[in-house]
Amino acid sequence: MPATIRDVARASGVHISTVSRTFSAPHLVNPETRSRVLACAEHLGYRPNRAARALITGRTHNIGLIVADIANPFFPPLIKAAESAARHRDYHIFVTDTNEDPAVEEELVHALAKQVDGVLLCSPRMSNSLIEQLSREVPLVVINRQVTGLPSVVMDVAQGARLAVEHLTGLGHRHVALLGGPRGSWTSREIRRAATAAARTADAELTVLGPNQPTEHGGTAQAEQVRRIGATAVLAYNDLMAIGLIEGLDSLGVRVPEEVSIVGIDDISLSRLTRPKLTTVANPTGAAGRAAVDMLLQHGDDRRTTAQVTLQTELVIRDSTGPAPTGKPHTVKE
Amino acid sequence: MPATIRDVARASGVHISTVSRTFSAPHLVNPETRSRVLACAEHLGYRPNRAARALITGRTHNIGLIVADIANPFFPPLIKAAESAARHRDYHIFVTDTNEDPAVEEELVHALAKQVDGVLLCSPRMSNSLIEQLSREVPLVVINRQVTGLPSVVMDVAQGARLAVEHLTGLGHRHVALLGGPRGSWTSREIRRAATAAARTADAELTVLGPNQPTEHGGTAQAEQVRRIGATAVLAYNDLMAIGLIEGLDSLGVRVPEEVSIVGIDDISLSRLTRPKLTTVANPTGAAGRAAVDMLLQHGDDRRTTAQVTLQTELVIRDSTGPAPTGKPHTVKE
DNA sequence: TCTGGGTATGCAAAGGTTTGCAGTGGCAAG
DNA sequence: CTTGCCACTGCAAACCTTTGCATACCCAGA
Repeated sequence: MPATIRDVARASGVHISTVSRTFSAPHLVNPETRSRVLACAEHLGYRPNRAARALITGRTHNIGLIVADIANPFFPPLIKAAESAARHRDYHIFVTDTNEDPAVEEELVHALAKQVDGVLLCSPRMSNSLIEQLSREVPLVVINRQVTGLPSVVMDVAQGARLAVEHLTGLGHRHVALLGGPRGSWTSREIRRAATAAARTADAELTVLGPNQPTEHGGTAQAEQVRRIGATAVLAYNDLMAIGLIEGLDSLGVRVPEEVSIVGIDDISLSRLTRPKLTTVANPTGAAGRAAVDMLLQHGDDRRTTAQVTLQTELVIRDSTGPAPTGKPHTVKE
Repeated sequence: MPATIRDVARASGVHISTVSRTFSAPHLVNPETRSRVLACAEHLGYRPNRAARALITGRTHNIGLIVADIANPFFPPLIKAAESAARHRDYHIFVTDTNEDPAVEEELVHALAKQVDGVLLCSPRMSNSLIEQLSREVPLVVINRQVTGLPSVVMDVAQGARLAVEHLTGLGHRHVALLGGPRGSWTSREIRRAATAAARTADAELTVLGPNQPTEHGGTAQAEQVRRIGATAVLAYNDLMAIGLIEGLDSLGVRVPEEVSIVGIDDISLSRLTRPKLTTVANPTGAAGRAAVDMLLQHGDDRRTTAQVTLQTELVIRDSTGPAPTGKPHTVKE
């Protein structure tokens, strides 16, 4: 039903190759012919079939972007930045969501391959070896993870976690809980490593709780546990969990930050809207999205330049952290 | 570099058509041959090229989903539901974001055409005539808008707006402000129409403010204006704006709901997290996403069944609404 | 008049797959 | 031994473009 290049050629009395050139190399065709072809194309509603074109040229001008959970407000700024960067180079971004499921992740890479020129793999939960294997099928740039041999862009969450723990111990907290992220998360491991080291340095106790769902609910669910172990401060894997935790503690009657201080990670826009406003580690998500697109597109086929970009993070102190309570610790007496 | 069907055929000593059938019609090939082909394919890392396949079959098994703003928490539940519905039918969803820009919207439809079997157009800002025109290029299902001749799924926002206004007038409010949505939004027009009618019925005054950006900032920006006109209640185009407005009023020293009552629309998960918790009109976004996918896929080429689905909405009363203040109205004295 | 260069267009192969049709061989029924 | 069916496989066209090469023409220079 939709018009093909052949219909336009017939209608304008030229060969299909001329029609093709009218669109992809206009300078090669006589201005007069060109305008006639254009008129016919317009009239027939012709649009070049991008799939067929890609079959020849090997370029789809599309980029796939796979995220773990599109409902997590961490991702939209990254997505938007990537889209904007892509648009400037005449590319389009196709976003898909994996529901935090590694199997879906793998399937999506296969589905996207050949329909895109490359895939931005954001916060993957797959194993490194699987990622490497998939990268032979379609160019990959990994975000929020380091995989040897593959281009990647990560935020320096280790530094962020260190700053957060130092902030807390500096406020006098001696027992910090760490709400871990989901299984398979590189970021979660990094945070844990750095937080553990920072706590040791400050001679404070650190208790790891998790793995958890990186959602509001994942935070709420640990409120009881946080109170039980008597931690006076918490570093959460992300803001969503931190916010959930505040809610959970609130319904247990525990006040933040008077009784428990909480630090999130990401600095999603929501963290400025809650009461108390959230102290958090700001991640440059927009820069990450842009950088990933650049890395994918820059070195066309020159895939040897597997740069690893690390972006700086920053501690943003708001209202959810305060001095450690002076009284006896909040252990539950049973 | 990546293996093609031809490579597999050569390696396993059969014709390419046999390889093709091994994947797309396994019952037609000898089990022995099949396993040999499968082994070779596995060994070579062969995956059918979906773009080439689509060229023949006319089916890509992809669906495009265009949303106005991926950062708006209204969309993720819809996206997730659509993805889930699609996955059950062996389809994939590609999401793209338009930044509320009609021009980008149009461009994206063109870009997606031929790479997907249909497009879900969510909260479009384009003109109806343009949408109709685009629907000749690729099957379209419109969400949050009614376009004659096209399948669509909408939420009954008119009913929701009516309930909201009745709720407010029932609390004694005589002057309600309506924070309009973005230009080109069908939903915004519907809300305005219904709210105006409901206010008239209750013999209350209704002032329309806008159009506005449908974001938190769009709400904050109208706080001053809301106070100036002396409205004691506000119905906002969506929750994000309602939340922004609460923030804005807060920084002006106006308390919610004691001095001004606020109702949002959408019931995004965030509306349960703010203080005060938001009274809002719940939209069945998940059901909308599922319905849209169903409509697109159900009647394959039978596009005459241009059903228009309307989903019910519901008023959720929380803490941001209360009785109208009894004192004199809050007009600014200059 | 011939040569050379440039411009505009046509030709046909190529890209990776699907699929209707035709062909092969084996086997059971007659 | 023939016939017919069946299961399997090969052949080649088709899908819609792009692109290297060839062709045709025109015009200027010698």
